[in-house]
Amino acid sequence: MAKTNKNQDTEGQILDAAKNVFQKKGMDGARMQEIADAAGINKAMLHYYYRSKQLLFEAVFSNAFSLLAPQLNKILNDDSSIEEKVKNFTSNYISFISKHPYLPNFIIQELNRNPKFFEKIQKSAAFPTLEKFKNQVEEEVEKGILKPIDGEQLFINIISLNIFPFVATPLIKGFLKIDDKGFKQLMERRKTEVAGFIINSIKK
Amino acid sequence: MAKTNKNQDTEGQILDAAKNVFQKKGMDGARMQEIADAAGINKAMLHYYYRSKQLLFEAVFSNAFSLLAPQLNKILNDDSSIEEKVKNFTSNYISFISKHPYLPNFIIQELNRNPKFFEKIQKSAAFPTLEKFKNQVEEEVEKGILKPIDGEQLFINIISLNIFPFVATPLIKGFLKIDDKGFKQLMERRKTEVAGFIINSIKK
DNA sequence: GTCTATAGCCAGATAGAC
DNA sequence: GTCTATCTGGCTATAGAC
Repeated sequence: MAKTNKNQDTEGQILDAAKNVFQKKGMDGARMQEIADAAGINKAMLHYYYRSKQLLFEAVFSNAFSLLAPQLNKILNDDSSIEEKVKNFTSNYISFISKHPYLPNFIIQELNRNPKFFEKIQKSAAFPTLEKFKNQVEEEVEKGILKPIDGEQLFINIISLNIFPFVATPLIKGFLKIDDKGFKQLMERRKTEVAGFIINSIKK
Repeated sequence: MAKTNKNQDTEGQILDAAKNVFQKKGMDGARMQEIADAAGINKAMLHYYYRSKQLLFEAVFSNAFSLLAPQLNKILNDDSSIEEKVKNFTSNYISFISKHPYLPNFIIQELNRNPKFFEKIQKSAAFPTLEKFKNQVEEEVEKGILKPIDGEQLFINIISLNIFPFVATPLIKGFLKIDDKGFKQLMERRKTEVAGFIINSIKK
């Protein structure tokens, strides 16, 4: 039944199955039985390996977040110019998310449900910070490379333009009257479209 | 207990309480007992007025969507220029959502959970369409007012920049290390910031 | 219309055989 | 480690008194 049967050990199979179910249904909507079915094993095994639904969920969540964090580090802590970063990030991020379409919504939704999760994660070493990016924007504005803009606002704009369509996919599909295929084509075009849109706005 | 005790009739009090609970917890996370408590009445009354949790939820959802739709119509079907629309929409939408902060996430989340909801709503008369906006963008591009851009992509950009921060509030707060107050100030600045960012990018 | 009490079900968790 | 069977609690929904 599992989508990704990689002959893993049981623990890995459970985590894989749990990822799929939790990311589609959320903590409240997910059922341990469904995860067990997806993993092709018994409900009791879930508890044997992860003790409780809560702990299994947290394992999935941390895992998901640690996939997303390096993506954000590319825009925040890379050494290239802002323009380069915007171009690379936009293209890379959209490619990445197309492979994990439920990921951003899952993270956002569960952070809304329980903001305390963030505090836990924030303490981990891999957690991206905004400092370098803010300084770099300020520098490039002073040098006259960029029009005046606040680094925080620019950061919000970049992630909004890149992430939102994947969070609100059904909404976009509905308004634009497109299906799965049309949506994929649209996102493919956005890989360059979004970068151009941002650069157009901020470059002198 | 209810947040908004307007001396309404029972049915209205229930709907108000249900709105608060459903928008914070979602369909799966919400409890009928919590709604009853918030309305200051008995659990049995919920079923007396709305038959089931599902029907009560649908009432709340339709209500929420019919609040949001007119906001979108302002950007889609108003008669002013694209530039005017972008300025007005950005300011108006951010003001509106600041008063209903759970609304966008609620809509998006529940559409992800059950995309069939969209079909129902789509048939209602008030449902906004993209046609006029697309034509107008095309016109203004031809006239040389705007740089070449696809109307659909521009629409996605506009709603992404405006809606995303309210959907991903905990994420933004975490990255920027700000509290409620800081977030409000940030959004206040975005009322003009976002419009400027968009206009900068598309205007010739 | 409004309440209390309870039916009936379902999900998470555990006991215990193998 | 893996299974079946079962406990336990919580939740939606309803019955029925007032």
